[in-house]
Amino acid sequence: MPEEALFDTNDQSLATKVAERIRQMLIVGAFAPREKLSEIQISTKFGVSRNTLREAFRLLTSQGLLEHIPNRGAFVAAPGEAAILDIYRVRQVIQKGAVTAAGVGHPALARMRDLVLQAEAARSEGNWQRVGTLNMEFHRAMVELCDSPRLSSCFDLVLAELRLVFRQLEDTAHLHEPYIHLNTKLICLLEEGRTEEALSDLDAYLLKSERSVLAALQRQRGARTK
Amino acid sequence: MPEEALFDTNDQSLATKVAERIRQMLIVGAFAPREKLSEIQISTKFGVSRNTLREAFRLLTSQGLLEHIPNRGAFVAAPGEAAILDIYRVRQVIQKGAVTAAGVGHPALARMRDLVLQAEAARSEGNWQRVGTLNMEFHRAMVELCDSPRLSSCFDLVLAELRLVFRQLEDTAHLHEPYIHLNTKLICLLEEGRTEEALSDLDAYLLKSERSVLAALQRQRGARTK
DNA sequence: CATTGCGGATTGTTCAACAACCTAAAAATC
DNA sequence: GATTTTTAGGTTGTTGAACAATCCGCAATG
Repeated sequence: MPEEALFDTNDQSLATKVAERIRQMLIVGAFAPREKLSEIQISTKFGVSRNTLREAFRLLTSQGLLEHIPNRGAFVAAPGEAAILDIYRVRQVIQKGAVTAAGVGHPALARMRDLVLQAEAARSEGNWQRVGTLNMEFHRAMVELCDSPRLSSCFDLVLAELRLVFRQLEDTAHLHEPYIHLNTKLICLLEEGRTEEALSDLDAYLLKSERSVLAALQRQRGARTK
Repeated sequence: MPEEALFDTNDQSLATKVAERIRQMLIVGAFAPREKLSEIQISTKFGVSRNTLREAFRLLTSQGLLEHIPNRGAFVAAPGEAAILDIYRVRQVIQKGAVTAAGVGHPALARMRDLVLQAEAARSEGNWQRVGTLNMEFHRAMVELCDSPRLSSCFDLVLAELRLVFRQLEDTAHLHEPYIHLNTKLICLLEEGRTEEALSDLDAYLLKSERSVLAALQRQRGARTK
């Protein structure tokens, strides 16, 4: 169980802030997969009323980060194989659509370039968690190429779920490391407007990433059932 | 203000049912664009407590159907030009991605074929509202071609917003009528596996539809400001 | 006409209460 | 001893009252 949280003052409602706080805790793995989030315990820990917490839970359920079961409570979502397959299907459609729509010189390209450089620096420091985060930011920036708040929002939901998947795995360094040079190649292709080649490379990346994640999950599950 | 609602008994929580009920009312235009949904009035009308209603509002806000402004309340979303542009960007990416991923013989194709037949029947009865609904169902079935619950879910949110747009317009018959024969052509191409031609036709449809909706909204706004 | 102040209404949050539900443990049965 | 049934306790879902904070409309003032 995590420590109590403090909430700063801004124009957001308390329920929104509680939801965001829990969201962050979910992403960093402060709760176990399928862990039950007891309203009484969490509202006490956060120092908010149960009603406020329930509002926050509604927001998080909408985002796919919690699974709400009537009369039993809210549980940390634990995406399995079916979810991973679907997540990558979404990525295929959205990321390829974004790359197809991209215009040369789009500001998101500079952001992607910067993220690749940061990932290289993080790798030489051996900071694999940072590499993973930057890799995800890279792909998120890719979706920005099509300038659609709704698509970016949809992609964010999927990314958050993917982070939950990674949190179920013990060692994710090898999931991110091979992709730095792929990202470097991708950004070069995009900057030069070579869309078809970029799509082809992206397709290969997504397939490879999906297989790696599925394999890691199965190894994890195999180790757990023994 | 709408009438009171009754809620049947099933395994859903009351908040979820209230949210769904309000969602339906939004889609059929029972509330005006930008109308403020007073917690006190609506909770009284529905016979539920304010806390339960607030949970429902959280769900609807997540779906983009309500706009929640802290300390001021919840308002019916009223998508404008920027939203319409984005909605069609989303449609471009998701629908084209679904068509690209479609396999010949996919069950959704039969569903699309059936919907086109129903739309033709509705047109000969002069039931334009029905034609519009069936047209939207047709495109929703198209997204089912890629078998992704998350993409379908994302598309549903966008469709719901599009319905809010249509509800702002006085006469939408001419928005749907020309597309029956286009849908008929599309389903033929898809059934024959002629994906490139289907993509080209879909692209033309989406552009044309976007322009029609934007023009109708501007006419509506022009008429309102005089 | 613009600005300020006030009052009323509403929202956001808290708390207590209670019915309904679920789960684990204990008791009964085979 | 194993299985089924019952019971008790804890939690969830909902309600309603209360109150602080915020907003908005209206009246008064410059």
